[in-house]
Amino acid sequence: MVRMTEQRKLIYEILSKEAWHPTVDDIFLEAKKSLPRISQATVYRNIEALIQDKLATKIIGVNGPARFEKTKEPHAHFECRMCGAVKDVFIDTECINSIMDDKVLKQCATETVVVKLLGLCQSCQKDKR
Amino acid sequence: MVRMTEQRKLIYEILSKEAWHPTVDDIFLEAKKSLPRISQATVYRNIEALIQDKLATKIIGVNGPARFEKTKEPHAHFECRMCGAVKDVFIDTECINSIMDDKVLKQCATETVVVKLLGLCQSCQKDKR
DNA sequence: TTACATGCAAAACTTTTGCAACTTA
DNA sequence: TAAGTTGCAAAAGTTTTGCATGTAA
Repeated sequence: MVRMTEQRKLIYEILSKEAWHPTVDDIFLEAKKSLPRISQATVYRNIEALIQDKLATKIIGVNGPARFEKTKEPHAHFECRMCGAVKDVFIDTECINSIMDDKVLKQCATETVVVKLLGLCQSCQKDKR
Repeated sequence: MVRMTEQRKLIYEILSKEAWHPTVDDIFLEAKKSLPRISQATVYRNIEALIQDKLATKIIGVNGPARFEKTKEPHAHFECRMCGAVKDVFIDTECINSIMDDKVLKQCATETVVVKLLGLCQSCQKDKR
């Protein structure tokens, strides 16, 4: 049976903050403020458990450590190829539906469609000049 | 000035094989057959150089080490959530174009749209039973 | 009470880097 | 010859795991 520990509750709360796509280390550092003795391993294990329960989602990325978010309605992610920052982008769901309807796809047992946008964020565009 | 070394040529050839999305280790083991003294570091460095030249592309994935492929026309990838196998999927490019046309996206400086499909490959579907 | 969860430390896995020797142009 | 490249080994970065202890149900 799955237990609701202090740690699990806290990690889920941290994950639930809007507009942030933390790494395990981000969550760990944030969690330490409330539970100073928490360990990285606990964060890894709880994130894994939350993903199994579909409460959390791993955001696939090009570089660096994995990022996570609270599971919510389907959306895309913009990732900056310089600094790695991630931003939610709510594209027309019609796009995703039309991909799912694709004949070729129906042959595979596709469960999820991930749409990812890569480019330079505004801050990195400035730095480049 | 960039040099065409034996190693770089070989790595590009290995990458060019159709329908395979090798990891650095896959490429390393394959390359060793021709150049037994080649090192993993050389593979990493050449893959990086090929990516800079847009001859190779890194395939973003959920788990495990990075996978790569020769750069070709835009397409999507199916990834098995059990075994990690990757398969090319040529979806209607209209989908990708319509995503690129999205108003929200034009605000970000989106350079690339990545479409990724997740599910269970046929082999893993069988194993599950 | 007991099965699951935690903290710690070690290990495993993936990628990057410093440097002396080597090779391409 | 000179600058880019290699192989090796060490280091850095990320994730997983074993185990004794702690704790929720």
